[in-house]
Amino acid sequence: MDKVYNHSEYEEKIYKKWESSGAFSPIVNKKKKPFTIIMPPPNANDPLHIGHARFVAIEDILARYHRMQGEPTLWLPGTDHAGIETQYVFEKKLREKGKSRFDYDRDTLYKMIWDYVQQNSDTSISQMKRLGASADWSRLKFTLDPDIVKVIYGTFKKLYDEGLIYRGERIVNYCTRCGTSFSELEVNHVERDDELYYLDYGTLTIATTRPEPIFADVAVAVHPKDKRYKHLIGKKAIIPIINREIPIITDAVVDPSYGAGAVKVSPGHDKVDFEIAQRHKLPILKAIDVDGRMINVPEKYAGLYVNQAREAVVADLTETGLIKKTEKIHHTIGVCYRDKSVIEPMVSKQWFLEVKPLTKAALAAVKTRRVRITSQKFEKIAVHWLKNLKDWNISRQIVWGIRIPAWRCEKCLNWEITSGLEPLECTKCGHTKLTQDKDTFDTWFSSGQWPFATLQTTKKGDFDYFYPTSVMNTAYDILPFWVIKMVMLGLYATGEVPFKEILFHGLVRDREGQKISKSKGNVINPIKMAEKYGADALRMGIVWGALVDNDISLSEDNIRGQRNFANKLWNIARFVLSNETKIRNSKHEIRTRPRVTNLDDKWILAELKKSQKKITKLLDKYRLNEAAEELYNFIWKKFADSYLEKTKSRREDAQAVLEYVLYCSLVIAHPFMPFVTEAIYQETGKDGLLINAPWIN
RNA sequence: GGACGUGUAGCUCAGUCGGUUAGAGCACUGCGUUUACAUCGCAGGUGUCGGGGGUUCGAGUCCCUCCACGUCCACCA
Repeated sequence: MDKVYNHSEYEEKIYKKWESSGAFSPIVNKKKKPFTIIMPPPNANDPLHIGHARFVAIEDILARYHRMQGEPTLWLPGTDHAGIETQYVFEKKLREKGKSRFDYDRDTLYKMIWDYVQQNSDTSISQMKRLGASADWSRLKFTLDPDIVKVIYGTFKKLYDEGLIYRGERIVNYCTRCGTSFSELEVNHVERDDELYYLDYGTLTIATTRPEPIFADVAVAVHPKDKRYKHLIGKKAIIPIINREIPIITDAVVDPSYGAGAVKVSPGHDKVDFEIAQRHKLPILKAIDVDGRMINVPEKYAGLYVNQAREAVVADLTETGLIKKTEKIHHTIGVCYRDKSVIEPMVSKQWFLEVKPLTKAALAAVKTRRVRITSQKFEKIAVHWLKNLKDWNISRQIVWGIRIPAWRCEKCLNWEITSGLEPLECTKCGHTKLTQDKDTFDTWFSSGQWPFATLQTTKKGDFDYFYPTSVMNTAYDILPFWVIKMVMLGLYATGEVPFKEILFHGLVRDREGQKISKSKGNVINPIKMAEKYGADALRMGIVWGALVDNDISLSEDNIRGQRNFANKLWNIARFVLSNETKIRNSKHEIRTRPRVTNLDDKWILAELKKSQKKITKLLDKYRLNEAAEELYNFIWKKFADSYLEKTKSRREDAQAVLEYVLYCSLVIAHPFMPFVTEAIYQETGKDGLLINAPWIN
């Protein structure tokens, strides 16, 4: 054995040994309770960042621990097509070449993105392997695998047949640059300074920050109790420039104390206005098209972009004296979470999922602990979401995704929903020309079905045996996007919860507690860290010091310290095993607990037992940080600094105990530091692999 | 505006049911070590547990209040 543990010499070889031994694939045994984790699939085209390393560390510790406990353990890996995310990245690449998605037809674009993702899809997988992930790669799934898509279609059809899918003209968050609508959750709100314009509407003055869509106004609204306007209710106001009359109505959302206490209602281009229009059954007019240009407006504005139109309208209103005054205001506006451009609320035909029946069931499951959220604070957040979730717009105007299996009859405009196959004829009128909707599903609609979609399409019997899965572990920031959707759709499609427990983990921040982002330049590349200090050190560094629930500040110092710990363990082994020739020829079995009379021997064996029990208990409670600390403390302080030093004067006598304690240390350390422990185990000359060793309870 | 958190050593964080002298790692200081490891050992000690009030025999822990900070959500045009 070398003087220092050189991880780069061992890690790759050891991983190959594990993989080829089949240790990652569970052996189904109906008599035993399985342990199952479905991996949150990373984006297929992205390299791993430090956040991925956190879930790899956590889930691999759990998988290895339960595997050693003798449970048939399946950690099922996958990758995600990540619709908007990936298309956005790809379009950025196109832009670098001076191209855009409009230069290609749908099928070509899809194929190009497919190829691009294929090129990169091995990266994240090999990087997870680099970190020691003991996932069953023979069951790897991709969210666009045809059999997965079939499951998604089946669920959509069931939802449609049971009346939970509807197509409605609804106001959606539309990014004119991305050319797609976004869910509420994908819109960011940023603060901005703007002008508030007071416009003369003939009978009264209204205040608005957006003068350009006044052409699509259908009413002016005031608060029902506002005395200033009481005499005007039911009368008419006049839209400037075009001089069209619109009714003056009342609605409680209007804040009498803000602005003029009177607002224009443009339901085609404002969320609040849309809701007012719904309540008052007002028509919906459009003044802005999906490309962000003006339509249905006086000729001089037609075709202008929104901000150009605003300038022009303001100039004209100023000239005619119809702007009573302007005020500076500070407010928040919605921007696209991808490219930061201003979100244009727009009326558009979209597919919606009525969520109430699903959230109701999910809420009951959470409250009765059929699905147990291991942290109280996240349970509260999940409950809050389930109570307040609005109907879910599941269609996206992008090509990179699962195309919605909806065909419209060209004759009678009836929609035919199938479970994937193109319908031959319209079931209503018999017409044979039908065209498929261009939209694709929101990525979360398909990934929300991931736990059962994967298990229904891997090996025969997998679903029956492994579902519901044991625990779902993922970062808390996707609780509303993904986790509650999995509970909702899992319950709906299978009648069972998708997982019995949810273990949320926190985000990884840098040592100053800053969120890690490329623009801040504080990214910690997990692979670089693993290359420098070893995967074991990185894993320990990640679980060390903070609860799984909480955000962690990861520093290189921390990882270096754990590298030292790995080396410590290595050198303990070097000390214990170095006497092999002299002492270790008595056919002693290192896995057997020796009988002892010496007080030091008794002490270390008792401490070992205590630590084993404690670590087992802590792992069962997902208190990985405390388990890691206990491990560190036992091996370094008790075993090395204390016991091992004392044996130096009585080596032969203590050898059996040293070997046994070393072996047990390898076992309890293995989930955390799989490589160095396996490397040492191989040095003992014993058969087999440590990964398959039984846990010592 | 709403929800959920956080505040403990210089730094990053634990502290479970309210119970002994509040802990760990890193950093720091001193001493030591050729033979398992300098990726080492031994020793050292730093705390108004954010402030204030309350409950209690007893509070870092429970309650109230204030302050500071964070995250998510949101409909003030």
